[in-house]
Amino acid sequence: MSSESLAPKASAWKGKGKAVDARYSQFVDLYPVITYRHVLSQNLGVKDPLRVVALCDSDAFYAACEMNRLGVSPDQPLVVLQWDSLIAVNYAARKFGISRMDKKNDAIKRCPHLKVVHVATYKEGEAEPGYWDDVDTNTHKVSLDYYRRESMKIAALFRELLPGCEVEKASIDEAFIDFTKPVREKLLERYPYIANVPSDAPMGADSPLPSPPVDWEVKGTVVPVHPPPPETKTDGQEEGKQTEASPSLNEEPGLFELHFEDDDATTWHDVALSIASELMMKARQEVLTRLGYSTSAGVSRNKFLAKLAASYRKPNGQSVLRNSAIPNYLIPMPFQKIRFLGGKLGKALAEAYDVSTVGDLLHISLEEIQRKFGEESIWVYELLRGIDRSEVKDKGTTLTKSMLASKNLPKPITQASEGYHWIRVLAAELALRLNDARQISPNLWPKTIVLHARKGYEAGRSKQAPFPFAKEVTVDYIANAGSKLWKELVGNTSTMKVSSVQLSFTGIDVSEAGQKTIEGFLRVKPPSKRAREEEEAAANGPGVLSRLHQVATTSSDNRTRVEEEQAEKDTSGSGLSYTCPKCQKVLRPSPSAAPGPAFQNGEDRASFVAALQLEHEDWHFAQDLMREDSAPNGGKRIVPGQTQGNKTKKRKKEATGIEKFFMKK
DNA sequence: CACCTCCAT
DNA sequence: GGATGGAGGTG
Repeated sequence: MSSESLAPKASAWKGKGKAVDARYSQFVDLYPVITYRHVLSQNLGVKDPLRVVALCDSDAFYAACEMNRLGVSPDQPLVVLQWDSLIAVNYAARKFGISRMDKKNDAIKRCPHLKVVHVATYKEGEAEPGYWDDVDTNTHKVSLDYYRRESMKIAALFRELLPGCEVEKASIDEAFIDFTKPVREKLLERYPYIANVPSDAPMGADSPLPSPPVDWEVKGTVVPVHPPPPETKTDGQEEGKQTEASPSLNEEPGLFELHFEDDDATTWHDVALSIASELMMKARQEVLTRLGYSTSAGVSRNKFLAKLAASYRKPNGQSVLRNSAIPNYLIPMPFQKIRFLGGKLGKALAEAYDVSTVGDLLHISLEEIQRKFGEESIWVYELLRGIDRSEVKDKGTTLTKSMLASKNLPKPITQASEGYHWIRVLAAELALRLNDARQISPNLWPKTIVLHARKGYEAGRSKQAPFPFAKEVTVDYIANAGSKLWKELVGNTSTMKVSSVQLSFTGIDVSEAGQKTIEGFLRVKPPSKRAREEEEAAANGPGVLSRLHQVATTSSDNRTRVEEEQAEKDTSGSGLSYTCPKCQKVLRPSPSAAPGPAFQNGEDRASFVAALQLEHEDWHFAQDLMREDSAPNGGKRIVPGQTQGNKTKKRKKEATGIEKFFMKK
């Protein structure tokens, strides 16, 4: 098809015709021939011409969480606060012109009956995050845990409701869903005449399917193939203002003319989209009735387009983007709103060519863009043309692969002791979250622990270390590891001005049989099946939450309580114990009663005693650090009674004592 | 593996 | 902007 034959007849924009058509010609493969082989194949992956992907995201998710938690009515304007900033604004509140990044007081001015909820926080001296009246960023730490849990409920419900679909949780409030497989089944079920290659088919299985039904209906809003020009667009639509992502053209009216013959004709892919849309609609309805979350979804041929389509109508909208509607949907789109182009790359593109829309960039050849932005920018080139080969990866129920607890310090800290305080707070949160996750997946183990800190205006720096497996991950265990990293990263220079601290676990995974339990790590004994069962029992026991009074108290107070707890638990009379040469404290393993592990033999017990010793020594280490830091002439310090060394910095490299313990044995 | 950069919500 | 999370690059 030449551009001549496709040129719209309107003469008003004559002269632009060629350029416009050039852009349309960039969209290829919008109408692939679909054959019997295609419908009957199972594993075509991203090449599948019948591929259908949806993106479903929760509307104003944090706000919705709070509305459900508090049982407020859907039309009650509500915002969620983090310190003085709005992090979520429900749609009722948006009607008052309130938006994120308004300040609290501005929002209340616009809507006096606004419900203002501050996000849950950890508060010094409290066992768990909660909703307090007196939030203070100087003493509290935000907790997003409630939202994470609600998010997991939604994802779990999608998985339950959509068997055969791949479900990829993309963020706390979004999931991609690949409907290809169930849609193919339903397609064959509804249209059995495409399930068998006719004997007279000219090319056998490679013959095109017969024409699809013309009477297709779609649940949801179909993005128009030919959007009306802005002038004639009906305004005041039921759901309020059009979202920003909705196409709106200011120029080049010819854009909306017919550019492909029969581009409105239904294709088998359209039928596939409508089936997926139906399934998506039902699932969203269930999420709404069962969990109370309103969502918006987009359905299209790949992840990128599904995501864009989802923004077409919100809230509580569902939009279907057909292949035929892709060009007119993409061409006017400001490309910096596209996923991956919202950052530096998008900015670079905009500046390199002094343009802003997808259509503008369609003039750039692949060679040109690769010359300026590198070989890999082919994916940008394709993205602009509606092509996205990325797959929907069901990461299983596996929780996240990392856990980050972070705190921006309103007043940069200058004392190391403050650093240790915050590390302890962050460690307490990580302990809570990891142990929590272990209730669902008992053997979770973070491979490394990472500390990030930012000094003043410098870029953040980080230090990391392996995180030895421990069945029982305590606040101290984490805080001590974090404190060592702090020492390496920040030291105790008096000039420190640390403005942000982040403590995280990475490489979280289920520890497999071959990997290190504490026994394995210490080479005493491979983990037995029995041991794993016990571990599971312990993880499911009453322990996790009840032990959380370790959270966010001062270091020494907290430690005392932990130690006391362990001492109290010690009724086993095992005879195997460790007496700290420094403080005379006696460490013994717990009895078999939950929540501590039970031991089958002396070696297990010895391992655990060793772990206790390690923890204990680490505690002394941290204590010494703090004493050193708060001492008027920091740097002087003595480690009495320790066989291994008295140099702070080398502590990590030397035998930790626990190794010796086992070597000796 | 250690550390950093970029992107996103 | 703050609190998270994921991917990927580089030595």
